Amino acid sequence: MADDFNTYIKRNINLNDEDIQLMHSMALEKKAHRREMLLQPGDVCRHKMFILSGMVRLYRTREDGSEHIMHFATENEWMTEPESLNHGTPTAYYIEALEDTELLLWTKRDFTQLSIAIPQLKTYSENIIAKNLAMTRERVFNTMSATVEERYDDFIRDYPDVFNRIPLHMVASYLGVSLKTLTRVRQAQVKR
Amino acid sequence: MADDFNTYIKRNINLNDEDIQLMHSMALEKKAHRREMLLQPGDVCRHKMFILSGMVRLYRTREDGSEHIMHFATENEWMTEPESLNHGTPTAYYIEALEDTELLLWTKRDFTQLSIAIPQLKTYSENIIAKNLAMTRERVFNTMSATVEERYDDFIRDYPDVFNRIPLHMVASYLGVSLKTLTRVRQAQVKR
DNA sequence: CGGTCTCTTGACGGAGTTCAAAGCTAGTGG
DNA sequence: CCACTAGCTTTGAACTCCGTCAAGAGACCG
Repeated sequence: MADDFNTYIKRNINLNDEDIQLMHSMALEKKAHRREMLLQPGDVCRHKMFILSGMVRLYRTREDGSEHIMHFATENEWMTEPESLNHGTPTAYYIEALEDTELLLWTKRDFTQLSIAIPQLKTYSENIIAKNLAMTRERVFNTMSATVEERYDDFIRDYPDVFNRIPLHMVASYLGVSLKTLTRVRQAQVKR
Repeated sequence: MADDFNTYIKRNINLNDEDIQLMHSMALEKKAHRREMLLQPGDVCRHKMFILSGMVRLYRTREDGSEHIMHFATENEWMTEPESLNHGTPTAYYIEALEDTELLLWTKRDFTQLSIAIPQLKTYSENIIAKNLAMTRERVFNTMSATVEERYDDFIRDYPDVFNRIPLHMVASYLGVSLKTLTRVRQAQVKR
């Protein structure tokens, strides 16, 4: 498990064993069971999280209770709510474990410390956020310009591993359509 | 004009006059006329841009020619296409001046140099991207859960200055609806 | 003063939503 | 290990909102 983190880091940033060791030593290990909430509206997000195993989702709700999923993250991916983390302000989001999940956590403070010792880390974390921004913009663009069917196909193509591990109503929630509509698209495809 | 930048920087990051001077000295000044393209699909984005005066938009098109606006930026705001800038890959976006616009430009390389001399800059630029991500997520959420009318009202409330400087068809493009629908919403409000 | 840009309007059709019901599956506790 | 329940998925009917197409009027610029 700790080895997964080593492997991951080596593939993505050029760090020596000593630096990795340092990073790991500053992290808090956490196990979250399926359905456990890691963040809720009103909380302040205190950590950057790295997922060793399992899966989490980032979502928001409306007053009527409807859920709208912003992001999924699985093994070897990062998750946080940067707005709340950076400013220490209450978040509007939930982060929920969708499976039993193992995580490494760093507080903002510890991560800043690490970034001083390991300067590449700063650039790396900026790149992660930039990638998230690019993804989210891509998503806005798709939502505005593509049909539900295209977006559904794209989702399966781009995130097959996520798709196979979540119920359809979450796919619908991510795509921004009703479950009914998603079923309709699926049925139309079966008949072809 | 150069003073605007000084004022802006002092309000937003804690830099001394010397650092500001340094930043400014590394920048390239540019004037873009209305409708000038600062970035086009296939280009590699080479700069972080700071807007001294005027206004730009970031948008994408589909094969059918339809335009979908991701972002507007006005005086004292930053604009770039981080995905292309960071990786040196061709962009899918346009950046266009909507008015005659004065800009300061830094190449990735120069900005990195600056960040070494002025460490706060790194954190600051990460915060800007994080803010953009938060905005874009907010927008995904709104698109999925709010009515066109609510989104229109939100837009006017949140970006009155942008709203007053662009034609309605761009508002529609930003909101992800047809001009027809936007007009319909506006008429319904007039009659109230 | 001609042309481009901007905004509105009407008719029509299609895609997505809500509400409601029901079958199927998988996990859990006794 | 079986029975039961909760969660997942599909389906149908009725309706509503939004998009496309097409036309026209007003405003602004050169």
